[in-house]
Amino acid sequence: MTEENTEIVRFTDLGLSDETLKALSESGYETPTPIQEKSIPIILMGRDMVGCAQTGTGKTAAFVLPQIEILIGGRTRARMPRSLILAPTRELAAQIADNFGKYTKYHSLSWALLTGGDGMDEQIKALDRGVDVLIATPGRLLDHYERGRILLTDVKIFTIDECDRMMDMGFIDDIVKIAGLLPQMRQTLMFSATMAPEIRKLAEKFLQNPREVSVAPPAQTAALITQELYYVDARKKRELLRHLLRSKEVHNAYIFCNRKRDVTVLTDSLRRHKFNVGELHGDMVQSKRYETLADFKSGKLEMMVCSDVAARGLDIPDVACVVNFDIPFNSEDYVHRIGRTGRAGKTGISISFATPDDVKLLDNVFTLTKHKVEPTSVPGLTLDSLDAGDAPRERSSGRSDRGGRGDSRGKKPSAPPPREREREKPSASPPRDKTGALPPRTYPTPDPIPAGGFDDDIPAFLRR
DNA sequence: AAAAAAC
Repeated sequence: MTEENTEIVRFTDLGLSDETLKALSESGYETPTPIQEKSIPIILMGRDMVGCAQTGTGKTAAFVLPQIEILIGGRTRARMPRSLILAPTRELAAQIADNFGKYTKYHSLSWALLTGGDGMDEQIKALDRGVDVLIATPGRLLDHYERGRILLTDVKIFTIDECDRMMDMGFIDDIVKIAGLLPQMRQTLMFSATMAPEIRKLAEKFLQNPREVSVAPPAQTAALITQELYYVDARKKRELLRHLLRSKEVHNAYIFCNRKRDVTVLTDSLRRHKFNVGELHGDMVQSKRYETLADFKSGKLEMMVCSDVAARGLDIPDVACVVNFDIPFNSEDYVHRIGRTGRAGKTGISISFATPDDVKLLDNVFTLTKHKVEPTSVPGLTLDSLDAGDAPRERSSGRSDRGGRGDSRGKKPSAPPPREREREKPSASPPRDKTGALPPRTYPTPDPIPAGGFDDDIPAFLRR
């Protein structure tokens, strides 16, 4: 960290070109983050580097900026890129490409985004024209290579982003294969959120005499993120979620599910209950994935229900809340998921739902984070009082004009005609202010929860 | 147990 430094380092001190500095200041950046301050000089020297840093630390610019300076010295050749950047997911690759576009505004460097799900034609055209930088996911890159569309013999800089994630996703064979297609004489940069032994082994294999740079995560889980845990019957999760989203006036949230199918089910359910929500998972058409992400970033969508495709690396500022609708199978994903909030010094809240089946998973999470989260019991909340049903019944429709559930509870409700309900569209999202924050949402106040406390529905493992 | 990533 840099807090001991009395001297403030600026981008102008780091040996970047005037054109890059201009693009940077137009983007509103003047002072480098710690990872940028440390990495940029090393990369400019031509050294190999291992960077241990999470997203939110400014890691992308840390490897993009110095690369620009190195690459402007050479010239573009058709089908022979001089830099290759690998990322684990399509959205992440696209994010890196955005950075390149932004920072090369006053340089004439070209780049191509080679990811799956998008059409081949445009990518092939770009390759034929000649690009300086390839930003790719492994599968599509190898696809192009095997079809003879690219030569990798002129690659001078090889960047592997989110290396630990790549390993988790089983990309190791692809990475080894791709590295084998590159010249031995090159500069290799590797970035990873953790420095697990297998990452070190990979670094030893691919890097020569690397410098190691590591920065603290932007927010330690305990410090800025308030973690809440609810024990809930699996069938009541949706109802509890709606209750919490309304009572906490959550206006900006990721909601993670373990399964793609459940992402869709939950999204549909929340939509029927008039939450302004989108979905994101790997079975969707790529254009829709990008669209949802853009809408969530701009604030057009208030919430995004997603699979772990969105758990890591997506740089969306100021998300107030992360919901673990399911406890992730891999406890490291818990840390990554809730790391979507509490960023850049802001506070955030994470809400996790656990069923009796999740005891083991939860235990793994506590062990990893070295922090045990005590379950929250909603005062007076009876799980029985929550509605397991999915279709909006008397509560959701009655709520908007009556303000309370009144005496409808316990009886079979007299629901309004379904047509009428479907016609009601979620109100347009209010615009964000300069900080990206949304004004408080105007959902009706939640129904009062009848007194009674947890009773029969309490999971057996909670009853001591 | 799931998800992600190539056609």
